[in-house]
Amino acid sequence: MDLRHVTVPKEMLTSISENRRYNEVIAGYYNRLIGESSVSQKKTLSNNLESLNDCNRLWFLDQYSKAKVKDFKKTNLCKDKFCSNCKKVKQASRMARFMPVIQEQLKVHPNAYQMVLTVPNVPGKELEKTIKKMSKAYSMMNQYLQGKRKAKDLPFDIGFVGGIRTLEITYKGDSYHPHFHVLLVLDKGLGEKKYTNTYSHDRYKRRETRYFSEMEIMIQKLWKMLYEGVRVTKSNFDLLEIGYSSMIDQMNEGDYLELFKYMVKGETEDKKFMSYEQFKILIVALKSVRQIQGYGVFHSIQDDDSIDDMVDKLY
DNA sequence: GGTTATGCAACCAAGGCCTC
DNA sequence: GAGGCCTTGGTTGCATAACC
Repeated sequence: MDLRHVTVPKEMLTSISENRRYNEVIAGYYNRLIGESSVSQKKTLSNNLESLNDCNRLWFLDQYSKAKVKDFKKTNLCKDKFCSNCKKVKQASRMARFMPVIQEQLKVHPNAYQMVLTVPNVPGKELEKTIKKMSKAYSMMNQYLQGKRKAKDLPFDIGFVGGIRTLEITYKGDSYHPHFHVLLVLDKGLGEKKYTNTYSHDRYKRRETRYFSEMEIMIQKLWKMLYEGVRVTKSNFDLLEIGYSSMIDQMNEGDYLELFKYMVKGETEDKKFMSYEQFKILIVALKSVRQIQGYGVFHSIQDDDSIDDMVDKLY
């Protein structure tokens, strides 16, 4: 698969005034939260607010009056996880960093899959705990997929070469849906999709719209067991009728944008703007949470914040 | 009692956060 | 923005609990 042309569309970065309006609402939320916070939190939040307010406001230009040319040098970015400007620039930056490595690997290991791991929706007060549980469970799962941890009579050998895990949270009202998107590069295919289960049906449960491979069904169960802290043994595995909704599909070009996109959108699943209550839940639950993590051959690819190069190219 | 799975600590690196 | 500190998370190996 030639991925050289897979980039973030320039249009995504151009709606600056729209981003500013969005950020004004977020700034209002920060202001309100500062008023409700302790003295120690106030300072941090105030710094965040100041950076957010200045984001993309200063443009550094070289001006050549005679030639009537203004040469863009750089802009200032706040890197706040809720900032509309920075979310998009960071997405572009991550793609620039990871895509060349992914492409190199795909030349040798052509099996690229996108795995989505979900857990049941949780109320806001449980989101922080849920994200921690998911991280711990994925850490364990990764050991099984890499063959570093084994469960007797349960072959999870998928020919793992490398993976990139990203966290995304969608939400509606007080219902939060954290899930992982994982790029898997494997040495072998995952077999025919010929099985059905509860997750195969369409939303009206009239017909089966999705088939699963044997490995997907095994992953669904493994994921549920690890998340719920059930001992991973063949007998427990067999007792489990169904796991959590998870799927592994061939990675298509368009899926890379999805993989590298931001942790939270500014709007809810029913297309409403993030409320103050939702903002409060998310800012607490996502504090110091890693959005992206590489494994195997993708381990140690730095997701640094030196995004100026990307900004230079795109502006 | 032997085997297998898990928990945990130690170490290290990545990434978030804070200060200047 | 740079640099340093702090927190989180991956890895490894060993002790122990659980299982058969």
